[in-house]
Amino acid sequence: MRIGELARRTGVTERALRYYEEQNLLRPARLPSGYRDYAPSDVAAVRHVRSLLAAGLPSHLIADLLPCMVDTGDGLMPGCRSMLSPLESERDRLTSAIEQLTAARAQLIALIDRTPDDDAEYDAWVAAHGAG
Amino acid sequence: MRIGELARRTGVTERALRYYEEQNLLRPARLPSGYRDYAPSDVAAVRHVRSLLAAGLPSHLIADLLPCMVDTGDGLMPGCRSMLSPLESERDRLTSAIEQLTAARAQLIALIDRTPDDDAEYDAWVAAHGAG
DNA sequence: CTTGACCCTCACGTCGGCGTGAAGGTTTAG
DNA sequence: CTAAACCTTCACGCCGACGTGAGGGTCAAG
Repeated sequence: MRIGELARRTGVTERALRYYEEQNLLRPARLPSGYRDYAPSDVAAVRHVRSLLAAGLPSHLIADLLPCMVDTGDGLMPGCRSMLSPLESERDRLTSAIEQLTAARAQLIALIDRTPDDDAEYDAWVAAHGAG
Repeated sequence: MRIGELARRTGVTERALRYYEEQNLLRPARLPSGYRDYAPSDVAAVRHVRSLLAAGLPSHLIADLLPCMVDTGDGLMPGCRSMLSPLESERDRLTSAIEQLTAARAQLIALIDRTPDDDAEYDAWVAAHGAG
């Protein structure tokens, strides 16, 4: 399969696919013409890469991780358990990122909620809080 | 107060404080020497800006928003209710960002959990799932 | 042969929130 | 007087995951 078809089948731009190769996330064969020749399994591989990228994993970590993943994507191969530690770091980084965003959103919601919708409400708000 | 003291009191670098002025997030007065002269209230203002930046609000939106905020930071002034719409957009953007991160983390956790800790566990895992 | 779809490799542009100098003026302490 | 600690503006560097051309090759159809 050439790059255009893979792009269509994954919804990823050709540029992104070339970028993934540059980052060693994909290693397509080459046709005599120099065209990239992707395997059918690369459709799944691309989805895999995308979900890990969406998790915020840096591409070099994904590159290290991919050869460790079994076909089903269910776990890591033996001899790759050294990857667990960086994975746990990323998990913790995600957790704190989520907490930060959640706190920020709560603050934003509070600001929105405390803003009156019209002048009548504003007058009531002033009466309750004092003149601004 | 000059920039160094404000930096110390807020934990924000001087460079960042100059950047905030460049982005119209702060408007310090100037001393005859040309030095920035910050008001005491700018300590709170900086914390405010930081929390909005942490929420992912673009600085130009914060710049529009700041003159709308009352001293207590509790709500928006009247005549600024047009800000509500972009704020709600940002809130929704935050919500979907949080959902994405949460889903990504769940996937990462699943990957970690399914990876056996030692060879014995791996043998059992192979027995249950078939050879990898 | 020509058109046109498809592909290639550079290589610079983008966004945001700063970091990091360079090159110099001002104020303060000794 | 000197040195240190401030301060100024100007302006390029950085990160990451691509976007966006430029300037070409490849290949099947008409």
